[in-house]
Amino acid sequence: MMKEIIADTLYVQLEEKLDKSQIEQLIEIPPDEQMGDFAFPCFSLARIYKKNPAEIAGQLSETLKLPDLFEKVIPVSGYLNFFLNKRILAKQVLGVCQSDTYGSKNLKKNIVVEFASPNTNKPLHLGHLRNISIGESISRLFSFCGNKVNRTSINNDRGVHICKSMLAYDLLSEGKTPENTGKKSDHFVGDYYVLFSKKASEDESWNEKAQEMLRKWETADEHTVRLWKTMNKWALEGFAQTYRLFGIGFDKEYFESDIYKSGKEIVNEGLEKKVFYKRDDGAVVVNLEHQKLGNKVLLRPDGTSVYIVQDLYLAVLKDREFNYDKSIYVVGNEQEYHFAVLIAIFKLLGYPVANKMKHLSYGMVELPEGKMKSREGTVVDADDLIEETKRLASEELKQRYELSENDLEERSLKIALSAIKYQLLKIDISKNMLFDPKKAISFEGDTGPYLLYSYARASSILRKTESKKDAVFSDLNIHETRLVRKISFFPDTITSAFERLSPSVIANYAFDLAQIFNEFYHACKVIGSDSEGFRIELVKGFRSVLKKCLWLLGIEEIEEM
RNA sequence: GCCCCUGUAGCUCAGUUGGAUAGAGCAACUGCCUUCUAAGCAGUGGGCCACAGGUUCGAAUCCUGUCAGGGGUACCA
Repeated sequence: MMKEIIADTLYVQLEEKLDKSQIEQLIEIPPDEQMGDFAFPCFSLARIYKKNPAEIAGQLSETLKLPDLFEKVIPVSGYLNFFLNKRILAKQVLGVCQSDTYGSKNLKKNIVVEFASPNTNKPLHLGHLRNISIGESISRLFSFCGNKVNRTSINNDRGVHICKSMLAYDLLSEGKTPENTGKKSDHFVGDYYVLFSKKASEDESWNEKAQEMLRKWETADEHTVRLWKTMNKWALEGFAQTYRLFGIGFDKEYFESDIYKSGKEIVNEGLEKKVFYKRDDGAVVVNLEHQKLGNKVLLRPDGTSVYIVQDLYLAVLKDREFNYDKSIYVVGNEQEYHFAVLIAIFKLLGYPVANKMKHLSYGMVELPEGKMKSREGTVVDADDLIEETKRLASEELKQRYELSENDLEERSLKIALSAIKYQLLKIDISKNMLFDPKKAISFEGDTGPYLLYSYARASSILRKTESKKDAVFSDLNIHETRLVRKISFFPDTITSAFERLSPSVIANYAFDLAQIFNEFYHACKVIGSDSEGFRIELVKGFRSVLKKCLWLLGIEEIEEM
């Protein structure tokens, strides 16, 4: 926005030697605020004009016609440093930043975001929470940018791993149910998955029995199907509770059991088009050597299909149902090969979905003691984590305030969720992250509760003033200036987060913003000060922008801590 | 073996896609609550940006190699 204005003025002055977007890309923000608000490095012009950068900067600073928004421009060692007129900036920024559309876009695309996608043999864990947090945040980001968003999940509800918990339950449950044991239903199912793993490690025949059960399931054996339905229901009901607790939901949930046989038409089409081939033993294979992806089997010699075939089908099905412009898959980085193959196959087939699909890959969550393994029970369970964090939040609250039972309940949950979500989103999604349950759920410093606290402080000020004083835009002090400047960066932050599909960009911005606000809060009295009118507008602006950030992170704000 | 990702303060992470003196939070130490919420603010210490070359006006950022860690390379899902 501001960069555009600078680019425009420079463009004229530079006799069109560089085009506007080039200029805009070169413009940066100086490392120190005393050096100016924006800077244009003249080094790349040195070659064009055959002069040294300092000289160019010097000349430009003299001839440049500055728009009102800028106070002055100073050449410093090859840079052209621009200083904003803070009074005009404040007036402009505070005039727009409280609007619902501040920072938003109007892209009008139709987007499908697939996330969560659990297996129905065990409860959700920390890895799912990272997935869900990312999926929800990205969905909101798309939505904020003016797109229609459809949230989907594919429940992996069949296969030998599902039969494992079924088998253990079938043989060892002694009539227990979630109801008569009082256990949350997905945890109940998960217990039998762990039990199976224990049994199988002692006795190899359990694995064979699981395979046998899968065969029975596939031939629709009555007992097996009834067992499967019962346990899946338990698992899915449990997930639904966790989703609700976490504040998310889906427009459409798919089930592997509905689609796992589909997709053969696509395979046949590939055979007809000769992009797939039939191996001697009858298996259908696609050669992707040209993309360094090797040979991928699609149909086994017995004619049954491999997992990827149903994903081919699902991509096409979703396209038919949603007519999407873009389909985002929030799936861990261990499946990068899978999605590379998926997209490569669509390219070979000449399907347009090839260009509309995007695997949004994210890194794994590791614990101090290493990788999580659900079979070994070394996972951080999602419900347990939320409960435990909530308990800690509740203790903190009780230490500080007198609250009713209801308020305590509501606030401790919101604070806990803010802590968890922020922790999971502030780290660049492409990176593996370490999650130390003891340290990670802290409420101080760079955390979700810090953001909520800052928000509550701003709300508190606004609650306590009835002032109708007009905002007078006089000279700003350093804290006011910093806050205005940071607020003015919100639209650029959104653009950057959107381009990179990166919630962490928003999280980091929100923290900086809150930090600057807290410094302002500490240094500048609002109510009763000479510039009360202006400062109230500033607090309102801050609160409005922080609220948007929180929303984009899937975090609910609270008016009081 | 081959392919991909990562390596920045004691720990967890930023670093505006090649720019000026590399930044936060935590932890450690020191101050600040008769003042809009101290889950806060201010300050001190802490760095061979894994290592070695290269590209250029300029590199934590790009290229090559080495080392270390993780993932993938299933007729599992």
